[in-house]
Amino acid sequence: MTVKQRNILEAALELFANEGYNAVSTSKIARKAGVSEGLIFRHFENKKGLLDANMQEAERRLQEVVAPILQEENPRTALAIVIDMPFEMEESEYDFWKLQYKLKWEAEYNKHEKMRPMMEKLTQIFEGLGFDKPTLEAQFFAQIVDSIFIGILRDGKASQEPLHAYLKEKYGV
Amino acid sequence: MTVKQRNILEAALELFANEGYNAVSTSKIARKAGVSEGLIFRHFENKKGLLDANMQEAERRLQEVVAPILQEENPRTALAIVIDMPFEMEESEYDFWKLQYKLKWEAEYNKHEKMRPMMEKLTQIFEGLGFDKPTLEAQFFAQIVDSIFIGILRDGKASQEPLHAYLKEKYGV
Amino acid sequence: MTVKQRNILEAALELFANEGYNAVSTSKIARKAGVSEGLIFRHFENKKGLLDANMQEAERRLQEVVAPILQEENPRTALAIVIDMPFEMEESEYDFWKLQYKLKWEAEYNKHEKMRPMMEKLTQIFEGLGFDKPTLEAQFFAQIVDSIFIGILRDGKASQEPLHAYLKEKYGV
Amino acid sequence: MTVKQRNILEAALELFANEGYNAVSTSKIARKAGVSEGLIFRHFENKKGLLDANMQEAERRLQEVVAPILQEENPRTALAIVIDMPFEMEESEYDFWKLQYKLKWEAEYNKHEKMRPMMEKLTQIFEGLGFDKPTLEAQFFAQIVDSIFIGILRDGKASQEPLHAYLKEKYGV
DNA sequence: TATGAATGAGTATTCATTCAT
DNA sequence: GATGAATGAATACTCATTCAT
Repeated sequence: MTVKQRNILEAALELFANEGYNAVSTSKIARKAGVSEGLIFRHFENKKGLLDANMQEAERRLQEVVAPILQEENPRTALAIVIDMPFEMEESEYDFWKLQYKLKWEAEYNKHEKMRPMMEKLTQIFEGLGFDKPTLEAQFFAQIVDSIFIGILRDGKASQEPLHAYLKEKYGV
Repeated sequence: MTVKQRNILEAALELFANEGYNAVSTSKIARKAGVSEGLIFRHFENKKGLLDANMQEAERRLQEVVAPILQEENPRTALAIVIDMPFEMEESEYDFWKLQYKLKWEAEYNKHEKMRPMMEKLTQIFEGLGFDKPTLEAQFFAQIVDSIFIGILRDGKASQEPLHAYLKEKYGV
Repeated sequence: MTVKQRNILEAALELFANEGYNAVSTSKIARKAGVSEGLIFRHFENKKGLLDANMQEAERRLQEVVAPILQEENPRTALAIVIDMPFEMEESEYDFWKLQYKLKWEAEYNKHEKMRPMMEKLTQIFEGLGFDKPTLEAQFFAQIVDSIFIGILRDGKASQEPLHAYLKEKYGV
Repeated sequence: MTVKQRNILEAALELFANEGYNAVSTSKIARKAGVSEGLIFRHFENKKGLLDANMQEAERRLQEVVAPILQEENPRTALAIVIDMPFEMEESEYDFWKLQYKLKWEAEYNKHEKMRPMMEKLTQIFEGLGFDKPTLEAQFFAQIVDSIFIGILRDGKASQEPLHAYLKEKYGV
């Protein structure tokens, strides 16, 4: 991957995440990336290709983030990692995740399977912690963490800090 | 509001909600509404005007939905109403709410104040129920209900039914 | 058909005929027709539609030209009409026919059936004139007349005048 | 001429002949020839250069084909060779000739002089055969043979076989 | 010789919007 | 109020060509 290719990808990510895929023109991306418009198409075939390339990277990144949780054997520790996760994300990665959440509204990109391993791990965790209905608790918990992450992406970490502490207290971690 | 005006508004709502504001052309809206393209501009000035008209209606609708909660004096009953709310929505209104959630990602439309009265009511409720940190619990609870509603809009009521029951159980209503 | 629509059609015809379909841009057509580029697409859907509209007119025109031949009962007279045909065409129509001949090289537009009635009439004519192999003579004759017409379109009437006279002499008309 | 140079030339020929000069991109030619796009320009300067190189070869080939006719002294034999000529062409050369005929519609490539020696020879032939107006007969005859060749290129040899026989009969060869 | 990254001008087409009727 | 012709700017994408390696 050449440096210009990377520039394009990053410019596209930032614009897609903040202004929306359809609201951003390829010419704007090119301008921001400091390359000619044609180069976008030589490297990514079409505008959609640019989005997909970013989504593929996202999937890789997601697995990286999820891996340490899947490996953690102590349920309480694992839970703590999950709760902290949204706060561990670097701000440089926010556009990345914003795009993911925005695209969840498009059927094509709302892939439940991607989260399957994580959900199963959460179920195990709550089983381990003696919850009565671990599957439901996992869903409940995942949705809360998700909504905290969304809150951070929209209004910054500070806005979710109190809820974060409250959550840790609730789950005793 | 004439019948054609209403047709336009509804066509726009459905398209904006499902395909996104920027992905939908005024000509497509006109075609779906069965009117000439020019008429859109006579009635709504420009494309943005169409969106705003829909958002205004949304605000009215939101108040309608929230009103009975604000009036309910028994905290437990009020809580039950909130939990049931997402399931009480008619499917014919889904596009309406989809659009709201999608637009929350655009700063211009992410107005926290709209929810202020509701949040205050929730805080009172949890105070009434003897919670230790009623403000935080209110935020926590609101985010869960929100995420359930989003789940319904994306995957249907059935997908959230178990969580619904679980939530009622948790809050003892 | 509005006047602008007609302007577009005529500008396209002239350019397609003389420079070739692929060598001509829609912007050039618009400029020549004195209209905005967008209007081409509103009226003809796409560039191909512009070509097809012209081809349809061509088919109508072809039938007009062929009709009097099909009606003529005297074989010798009919033959004379056919031989004279290329010289009877108005110069204002040349672009029209040029386009036809150019497009014969594209399979899609080389429709033998369009000439079927004409070929059958020619066969009858040569039968009437006592030719031994009227079908073959018809093909032979048609190809000669065609090549004379092509000669006219490329190099002007004068270039084919002698051949014209020679042909009449040959067929005794 | 290196092998890659030849590959480029042949790929260009096939594409130009079948899809048209303007409809074919240099990138498509490069892909078909199995070379990089840049190489085309190193060897042929520009796209037009590719066409011209092919046209030059065509001229050489034309002379090769015409030579035996010019040398033949017996008029009847010479005539027979001309009539047979279109059927003697190898199918591998069809693209070659297709391109010639297509380009005849562009003034720049419609060079009558190229055929001058051939036309003069035909005139001699018909003089020798005692025709009254040998120049005209030569033109007449050349156009027929041309149109047969075109017929072959478009619809295959079989389609012109009967006319071929008929022509030989007519000219008694 | 040969590649492939890179460009800038151009292409067909779409868009939101205006306006005469 | 309502239409549909018309526009000009923008859009995604392609093209012939250049150039560093």
